[in-house]
Amino acid sequence: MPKEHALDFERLCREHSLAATHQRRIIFHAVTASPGHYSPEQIYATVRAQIPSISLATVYKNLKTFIEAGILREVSPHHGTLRVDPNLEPHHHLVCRICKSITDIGAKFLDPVRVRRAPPGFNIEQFSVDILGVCSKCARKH
Amino acid sequence: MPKEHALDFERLCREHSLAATHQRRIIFHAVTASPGHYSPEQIYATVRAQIPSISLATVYKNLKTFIEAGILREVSPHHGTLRVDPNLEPHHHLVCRICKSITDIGAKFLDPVRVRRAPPGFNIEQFSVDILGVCSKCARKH
DNA sequence: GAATCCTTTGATAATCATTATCATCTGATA
DNA sequence: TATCAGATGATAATGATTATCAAAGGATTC
Repeated sequence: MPKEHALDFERLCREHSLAATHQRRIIFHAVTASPGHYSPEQIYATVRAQIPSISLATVYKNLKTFIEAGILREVSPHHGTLRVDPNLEPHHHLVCRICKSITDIGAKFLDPVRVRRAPPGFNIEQFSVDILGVCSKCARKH
Repeated sequence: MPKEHALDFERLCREHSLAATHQRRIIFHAVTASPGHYSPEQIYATVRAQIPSISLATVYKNLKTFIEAGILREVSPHHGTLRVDPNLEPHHHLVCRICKSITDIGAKFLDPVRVRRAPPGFNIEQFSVDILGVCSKCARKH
């Protein structure tokens, strides 16, 4: 493991007052070592190569811990359950970080999304913008 | 139920060669009658008020049918399992409609996302753009 | 160094969302 | 009316995630 990473990890843990355990070090490394968006199962598989006795629950718990601390992010802010959207018009979503509510806003609230450089090999069909933040209801409570 | 909706629904079903059954009519109405992004459980609860004997599986199956037909959309294109993102830099995601793969692209591939009119009461923290389409690998296969 | 306290870990059971299975029903068509 | 494909409802099965709890570890105080 490159030294910078190890140092990064120690520092990150200290900054967020998390114990820098062996398991956490390996999990963190599994997530950050190569680019990609891994599922807990994939991370579990990678980590087991180094700690065969680790528990899947430990992987889940620490991913959650890292996400809560802001060290990692969740790709999809509302992945827990299917949500159906009847609105086929161009629009965007306000997603509340606290209560996970999703609210539509019309496309006209934003400047149009425009591609500056085409992503190579990818055939674009549409854009979907999640505007992440805190809704008024949750802002009042905090 | 307003007449336009009923007509819409009949037409949509005919266009997609789906039988316009009673259950489908009520499910569709539950999704579209008031704005929001409902989960299958919430829709089930609404529909049961009108068809107490309906099965949750029927709700799931028909939501899936509607989504495949393009009559409804899924809010989150990758909601099945948690995905962890180690990239805290501003960036966006290419999401393949076919294989569900997620690939990072730097923020500079798009014009910066800019708010034209502030969404009332919502405290914006960051933007996340999903660019939906078909990746090169899947394009080759079709 | 021993005792103590708090956190983390690992094993596993429990829960929740979703899908599969299959017998039955329905509605359109010959 | 007989037939047939598709739709439905009941329920079992699967897969992802969370809860529980005893044991282990690490830091801190004496």
